[in-house]
Amino acid sequence: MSVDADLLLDWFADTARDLPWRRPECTAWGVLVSEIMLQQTPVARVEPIWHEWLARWPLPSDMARASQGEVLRAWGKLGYPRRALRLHAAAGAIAEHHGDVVPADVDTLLALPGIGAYTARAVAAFAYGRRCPVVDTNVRRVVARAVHGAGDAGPPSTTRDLADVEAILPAEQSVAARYSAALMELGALVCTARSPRCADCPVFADCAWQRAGRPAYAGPAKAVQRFAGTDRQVRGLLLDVLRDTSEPVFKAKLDIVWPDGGQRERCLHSLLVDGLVEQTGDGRFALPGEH
DNA sequence: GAACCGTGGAT
DNA sequence: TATCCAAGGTT
Repeated sequence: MSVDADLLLDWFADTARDLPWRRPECTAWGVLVSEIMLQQTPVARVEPIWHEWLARWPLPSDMARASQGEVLRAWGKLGYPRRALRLHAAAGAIAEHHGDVVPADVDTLLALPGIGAYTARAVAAFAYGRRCPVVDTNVRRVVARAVHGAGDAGPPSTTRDLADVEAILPAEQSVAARYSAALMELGALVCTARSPRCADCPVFADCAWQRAGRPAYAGPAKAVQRFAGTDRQVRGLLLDVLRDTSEPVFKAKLDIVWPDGGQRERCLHSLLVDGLVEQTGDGRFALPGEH
């Protein structure tokens, strides 16, 4: 059982969104920036920031010359700001060690900060046309349904997930990358998590899940992450204060964003440890590298 | 493998 | 209103 390449690619040619990082003129650096930004953040929120970043920092070396604080400020509220710091570090490594050219080799990409199993292969495939399995949450869900006949993907296992997709990836290098992009697009637009639009699906007739009568997901319950009241929320509030000021702030300014002093201290400390916040000589706090 | 790391729109 | 979920990575 697999996902028919002709049906999928025809559908993709007709239906795919016109996203800027998919255009032929987009550089590998543009692809890398998009992949980092898209980690756990929806396309609609990424797109405007991506345009700003590529206009401001068209090359890795351009970004490497910016301060961490500038990059964090430009990241805005995309979330998980450690991604911005890691991308900045990756830009520095690419400028220093790779001639200002984003590597095309999966293992070389994996060695860069913030680039894991998904992003390394996404860059190799989408920026350089390499034939390698690209497995994100959309692909996992499409494969679980269309190939395995399950209601949803089970817990992730990089080794198994990569093997699953390798098994259905077209052999020709020239079509493999488009096939991966099409699988992702199918998961994003049609084979969605909540209400799949099976009536619009190009591979409906071959879908193992549909043929099995669309049984409900039978695997272990997925852990839902809380947000309200967590350190994640408090760190976000603290960082928001620093993003909004050009000058370092006194601690009193940070104390007002959250009532629980113990949690506040813990979060501020972890932000310092993570390098997302810096303390100035006079004891004030700021984004890193700007003072 | 599990916990942790932001944010906001959709349902 | 509460929950779900979005092109993951690191520890």
